[in-house]
Amino acid sequence: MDKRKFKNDVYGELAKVTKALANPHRMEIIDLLAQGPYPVEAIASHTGMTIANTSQHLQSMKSARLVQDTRHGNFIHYHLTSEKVFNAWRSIRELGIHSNAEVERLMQDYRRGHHSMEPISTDQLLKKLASNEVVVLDVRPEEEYQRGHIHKALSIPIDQLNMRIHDLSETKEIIAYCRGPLCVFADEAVELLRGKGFNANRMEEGFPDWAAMGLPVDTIHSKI
Amino acid sequence: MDKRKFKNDVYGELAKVTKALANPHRMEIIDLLAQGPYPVEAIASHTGMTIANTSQHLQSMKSARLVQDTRHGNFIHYHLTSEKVFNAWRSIRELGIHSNAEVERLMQDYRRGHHSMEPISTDQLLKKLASNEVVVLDVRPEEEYQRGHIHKALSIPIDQLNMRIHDLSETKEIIAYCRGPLCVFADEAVELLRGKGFNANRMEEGFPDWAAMGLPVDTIHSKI
DNA sequence: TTATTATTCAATAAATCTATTGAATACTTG
DNA sequence: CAAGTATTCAATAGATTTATTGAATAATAA
Repeated sequence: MDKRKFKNDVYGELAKVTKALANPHRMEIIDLLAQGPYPVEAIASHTGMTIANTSQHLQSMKSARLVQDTRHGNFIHYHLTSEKVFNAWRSIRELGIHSNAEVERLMQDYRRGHHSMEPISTDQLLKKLASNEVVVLDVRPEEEYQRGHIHKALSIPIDQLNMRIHDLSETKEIIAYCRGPLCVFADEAVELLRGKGFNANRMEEGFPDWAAMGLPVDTIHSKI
Repeated sequence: MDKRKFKNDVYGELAKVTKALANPHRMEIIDLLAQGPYPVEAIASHTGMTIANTSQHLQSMKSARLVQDTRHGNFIHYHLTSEKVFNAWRSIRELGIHSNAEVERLMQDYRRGHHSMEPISTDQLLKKLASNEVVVLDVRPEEEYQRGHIHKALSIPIDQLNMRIHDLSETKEIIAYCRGPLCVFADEAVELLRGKGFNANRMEEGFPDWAAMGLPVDTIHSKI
């Protein structure tokens, strides 16, 4: 009866892949790499980890084939191995966000402290886009906007928003988006904009979700 | 900057959920519970674990809200909390089966030892069903068939197949299916049937996948 | 070549996970 | 109520995971 051995082996391998995903830091890394490739130092500073610790986590994800690396001169850039990795992370995130009371509470509490508005969905944004009465605002770093953004979106990275606020229409509704539902750039943008009297809200999902759903995307050829 | 705390908390909670999934035994339990509720003893005997160990794993899945329990007299039946749990497991399984070389090798090796045929997909079965030249064979336990099965499928549990083999047409193609791609009942059925000269193959996915895709399903009202 | 930069490795300690054992609990039946 | 059954709990030891530290690599620049 090597049926038992077969099952132990296969479920064992699948558990290894899942364990490589099952860590708060590594999940945050996946959310970042869903925007495109980044070198170790950038990943470390974004997640608030030390370089050595980040490297160690990247190594464990690499040996589980969740990520791959390519060298560019001195830098080693990491990227997700396939869109299947992002899809798996997405469905886990979905499970957590929409059926785990603790996660729901954390997210609502955080938003209540900032702008206390229900975010809109990709579907809702798609409808608003057709009406032309809305400005879609990408508040991620410029580099990520260039690699790909929602069709017709305007780019103002969150740390330039206060300076460049007069680029924005005061009459149209503004929908900000960023890296994903756990990214707070869009929340910060909404808080700032509403404080100045704009009619602003955030989209719940991020750019990678929009792209994964096959919705319209624009790209600016980047130097990297 | 409680932005960092927010992220640590949310990713931390999501990691807990994922860790509750990231174990070979617990994955096998999810595959079983995707067929419907089962008491602890049945889960233990199916997975070859001790009762105490099974109970401990079920408790950890329960506290991560992957499963829930309901008491029926002396027995406590466990079931998946929502179809989101199955979907998350499915997309991880997908990632493993289709982009992990080791898992691919294990599955091919196992099948080569049995019937050495590429399984057919749900799509392919759907097309064949229309032609009426195919018999769909459910080889799971009777109880699971009664809770729900592929439209028009015939039920012969794998351990009765040798006895009841004359119920089957020798001219039509026979497509066997079972609990999922990691379940071997259908492989055993194909091996037995081909040994007796039948034209048989297995469907890659299992009943829960078929149902999750919204494909046609029949149910027999069960006593439970 | 040497110095510099980005990343990885190795060693360690604390924390967590797992299987096993046997005792404890909770419900049902007589 | 007592006896029986199904499940959980508690304690333990071995294995695995994690963050930290400082040293080691590998490519580039001077």
